[in-house]
Amino acid sequence: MFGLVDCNSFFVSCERVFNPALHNKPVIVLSNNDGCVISRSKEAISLGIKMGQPVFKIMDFIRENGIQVFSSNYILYGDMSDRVMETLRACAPSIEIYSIDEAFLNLDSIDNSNLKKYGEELASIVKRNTGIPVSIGISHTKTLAKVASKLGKKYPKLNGSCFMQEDCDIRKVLKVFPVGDVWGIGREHGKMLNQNKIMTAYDFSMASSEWVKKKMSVVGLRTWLELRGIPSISFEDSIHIKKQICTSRSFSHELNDIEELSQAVATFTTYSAEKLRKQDSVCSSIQIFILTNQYKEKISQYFRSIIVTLDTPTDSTLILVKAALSGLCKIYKSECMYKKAGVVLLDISKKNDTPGNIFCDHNAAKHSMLMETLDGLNLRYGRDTLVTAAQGIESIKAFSNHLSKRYTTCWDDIIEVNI
DNA sequence: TCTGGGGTCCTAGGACCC
DNA sequence: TCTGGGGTCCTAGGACCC
Repeated sequence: MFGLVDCNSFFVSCERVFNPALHNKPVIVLSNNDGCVISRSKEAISLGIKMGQPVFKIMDFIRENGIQVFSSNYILYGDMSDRVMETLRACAPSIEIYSIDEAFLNLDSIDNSNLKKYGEELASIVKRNTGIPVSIGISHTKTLAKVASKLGKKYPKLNGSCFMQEDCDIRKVLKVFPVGDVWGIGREHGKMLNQNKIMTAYDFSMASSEWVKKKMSVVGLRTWLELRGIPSISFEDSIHIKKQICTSRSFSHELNDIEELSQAVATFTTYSAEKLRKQDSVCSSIQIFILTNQYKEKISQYFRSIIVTLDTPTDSTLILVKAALSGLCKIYKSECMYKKAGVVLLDISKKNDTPGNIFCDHNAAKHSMLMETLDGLNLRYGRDTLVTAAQGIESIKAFSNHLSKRYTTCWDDIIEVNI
């Protein structure tokens, strides 16, 4: 049996833990630059606010309805996520962290007759330990557990836990579950299925496997099998190494100056390299991309990316920044106004498995020591305490006008709160 | 004025190899 | 004049997730 634990309105719930006045009020959390809505409380959902809605379009509505607005505070959310995951790890046989607010549980070692109660207790322990409300779904496959967790969220009388075991019960649920809401079926496939008169998860599970494979590849077929109760998506409890690491941002205003753009790209590269070292890996190529504002139809549009291949796999910020800037120079066009840029580290491998290049010695040992010192200082004194010159002193600031305190991680913020 | 960011996997088609 | 067949690797693009 698999369980899926899903934090309810996670970012909003994090804000509420430290600001109880927000309970029972409509609350939303915004994306970077205060652009879109990315988390909504139940109350905000019932007012009709949609996920991903641009905020500037609903400014008046927000004011008229007294909706509380927060910029995203990822340091706080990341720390709260760690607390939730720690609690789950202590209570469940094994867990797979699936996203910042979700984890799968492998419940094979727990007696089926106790699972309903187990789910309810787990939900209440997480709430008690962390303040975060969760919904738990339990069933034969990951996909069915996802379905169950949505039911758990929808019906308060289930106490946050929905256990789906019997075939007849599962069938009953799937017959009213919209196919587009199934995990693994997105907008495009949802539309295609509806056009083929497949409206519910049950309809989908009754289609032929050949048809599903032809229309939706093996990925769709796996979802089909899972809905029929056959586990087809593996459970991965070991820490997985990322195969790509990307850092990208939209700018609060458009940039044209190559100097400013270079500083942004250097900063994104620095952040990516930090993530790379954190998982003990090296990479051997880096992609850089820049683009104009696609929402402005009048200006000429430009999107380009370039991949720079390195002589030797590395985790050194200095080498990566140099490579990134050389790539940027090749794709930069002076007549464009840039709204967004980013870098992606590619060809990632474990540091110890990687052979060196005898023809190109970057003084790897020196770089390693320098990076260790750099990471140590930035961990101790805060991000960007020590930066490369290429990042510049004044980094490009994002709009974040409704930011809450870093309640759980930042001493300065706590002092400020107390005063 | 203002429209997020970070990932994964699969497939098709081209380049290239022997 | 006749011009194969089987395989791998890479990339771009599309679909999906949160």
